[in-house]
Amino acid sequence: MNKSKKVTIHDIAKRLNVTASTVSRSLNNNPRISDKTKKRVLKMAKELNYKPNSIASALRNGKTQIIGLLVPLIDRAFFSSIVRGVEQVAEGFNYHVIVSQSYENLENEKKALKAFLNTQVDGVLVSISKTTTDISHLQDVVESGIPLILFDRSIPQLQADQVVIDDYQGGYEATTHLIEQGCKRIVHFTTGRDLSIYKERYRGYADALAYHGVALDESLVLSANSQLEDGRKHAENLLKNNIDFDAIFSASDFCALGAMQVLKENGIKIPEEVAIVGFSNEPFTSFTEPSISSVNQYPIEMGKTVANLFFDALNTGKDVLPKKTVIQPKLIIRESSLRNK
Amino acid sequence: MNKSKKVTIHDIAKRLNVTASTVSRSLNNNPRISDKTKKRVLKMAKELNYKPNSIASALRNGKTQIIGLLVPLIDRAFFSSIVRGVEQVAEGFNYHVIVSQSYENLENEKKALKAFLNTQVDGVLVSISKTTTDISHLQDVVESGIPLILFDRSIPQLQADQVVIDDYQGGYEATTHLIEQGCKRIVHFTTGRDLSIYKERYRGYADALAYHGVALDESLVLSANSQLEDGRKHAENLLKNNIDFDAIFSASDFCALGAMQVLKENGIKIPEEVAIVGFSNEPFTSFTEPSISSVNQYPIEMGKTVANLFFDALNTGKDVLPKKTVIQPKLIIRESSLRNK
DNA sequence: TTGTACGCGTTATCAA
DNA sequence: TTGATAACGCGTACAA
Repeated sequence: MNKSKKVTIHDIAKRLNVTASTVSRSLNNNPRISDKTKKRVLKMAKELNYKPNSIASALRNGKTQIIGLLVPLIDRAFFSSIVRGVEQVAEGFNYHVIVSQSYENLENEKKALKAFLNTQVDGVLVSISKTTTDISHLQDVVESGIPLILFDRSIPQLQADQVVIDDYQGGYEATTHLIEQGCKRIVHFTTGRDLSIYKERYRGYADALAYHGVALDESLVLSANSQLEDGRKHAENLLKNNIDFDAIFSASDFCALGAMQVLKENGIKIPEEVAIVGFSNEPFTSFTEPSISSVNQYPIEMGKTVANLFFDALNTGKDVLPKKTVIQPKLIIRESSLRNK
Repeated sequence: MNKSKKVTIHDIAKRLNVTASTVSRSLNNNPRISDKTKKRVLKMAKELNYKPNSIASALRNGKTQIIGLLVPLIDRAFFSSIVRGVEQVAEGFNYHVIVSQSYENLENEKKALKAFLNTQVDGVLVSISKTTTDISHLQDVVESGIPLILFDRSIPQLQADQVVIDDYQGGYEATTHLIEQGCKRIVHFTTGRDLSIYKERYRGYADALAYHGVALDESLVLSANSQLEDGRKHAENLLKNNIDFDAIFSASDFCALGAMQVLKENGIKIPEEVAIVGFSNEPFTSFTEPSISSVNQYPIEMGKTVANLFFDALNTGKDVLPKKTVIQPKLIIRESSLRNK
């Protein structure tokens, strides 16, 4: 039925004995077209079940109404919530969001960005992968002339808008909370990666210790990836080497969980003997036993902020100075760290 | 720099004193162009940093090289793994995948499909929302002439390829396993929704009971949504009403978890007093205590199958009869149901 | 207020 | 083997 042929503005024009331009203008609500004509056009458009061809119009005016959103892993609650936030805002502007994942891999990241540029998205929103070292592919996006916004994992030296949470503050709050619970020997799980978010969390940790007069023991700062397995290994090593510790502040919820598993398997009481705080507020943190305290990063808010920055950039010229937006995180206290109930 | 102007095939043509057609054909590796010319063109293309304009080519030949993938919720591990599977296959065909979520809401689903058609995707892959009752919007996709593939949650009466897992088998295996663990009074959590997947799981449950000579007690079959909260409520009611039961087979992992929480809060031992099996094999099922047995649906495989069906449909004509592919699930036995260790 | 004419970048068809 | 031309559907100066 419908397949027969696509209805175009020309079909409408013919039926009404006007030209395609008139139809085009009417549909775009051009002020220099009489209301009467507009109404006739709209009516006929509906009658013929006209659907504008967005490809043609994209070709014509160079805007696809599509935003490319690139995240490391979409099944991390943090990132899927960001997607949600971005979509909510985009919808209001009649924009579509296309999502890709880098799977924490630089090559995939490059491919995805290329695909975005190829699709001619009107803007790119990126959280870089953990393995991203050089940034030439991001530079390419900037040079292509479309807005680029980075979020969460930022790259200060890049000339682009950035949205991050105050990781320093998150680390500071988490550590302070543990100190207030009476902990003195606080282990910190971070990553070996050169990502500012982890450095900042570490800075917050160190400063909180200093402020409260607790000595920083570098042997308690452990690096690895942020998988569950890494947390398990850390905990196993701590036990094997008889390290003295009474708390863990992990920059990743997954690591925190892994460590907690091992500690429990060894009969260590959480939070009485070891208190634990994670980071990201993944949903599972409230499912575990005990539930895990964690730092909420307000990802939906972040997604909305990122999207809004894009639409700002779309309107204002590109010569504006890059903006940096910082969102305040919040420590959610659960059973794993609460000693005084 | 790069912004100056986009390089087109005409620019290349001019530099080489040939026409745009020759350039186009060379780039597309048309056999009727001399190798020498091809080489010159490719070299010049590289030199000028030419990027093909996919919009123009989409307009010209009616293919965008984009697949629209619509899932209810992307942060369910099941669905994000499907995305992964689809992407893997699509990549090999030089296709892009754009993902949208319906958030289990019919209106969003309609919007998303409209957006897909508007973007002129070459095909649509959908898992319908729980609230989807009428299917006119899906019919619209079919009539638009592009391939539509449904997965997981299928609609038998729709003329479209479908990929599902054998939910009946999953239900049957799970229930049989519980019976083998000595359970006789097995509660089943399902949903009130008119979704075939849940009906099938229930059928499997019922048949397994029958086969093993266990009476089916309809008062043990409980309907609700598949959220954690629903599982909690179910369990609370079971306890409050003093219902006699020694196992739960939940069609949802989240419900299973909710129920387990409540049972444990009431000092009931899992699996000794109540054994539990969930469905979907969400990652958190191995994080809980005890870990939760669940049915693996092999979502990555499903994603790949769905994508391959799309590419099949793209080649063969549309008049082929709709295919239905069934994937076999597998029960993963964990602590929550294993009594004989 | 509306029409004319052209171009966005690519590719298919026909001709040479 | 290559060139010329038209067309995909839309939008916009310019003209009327």
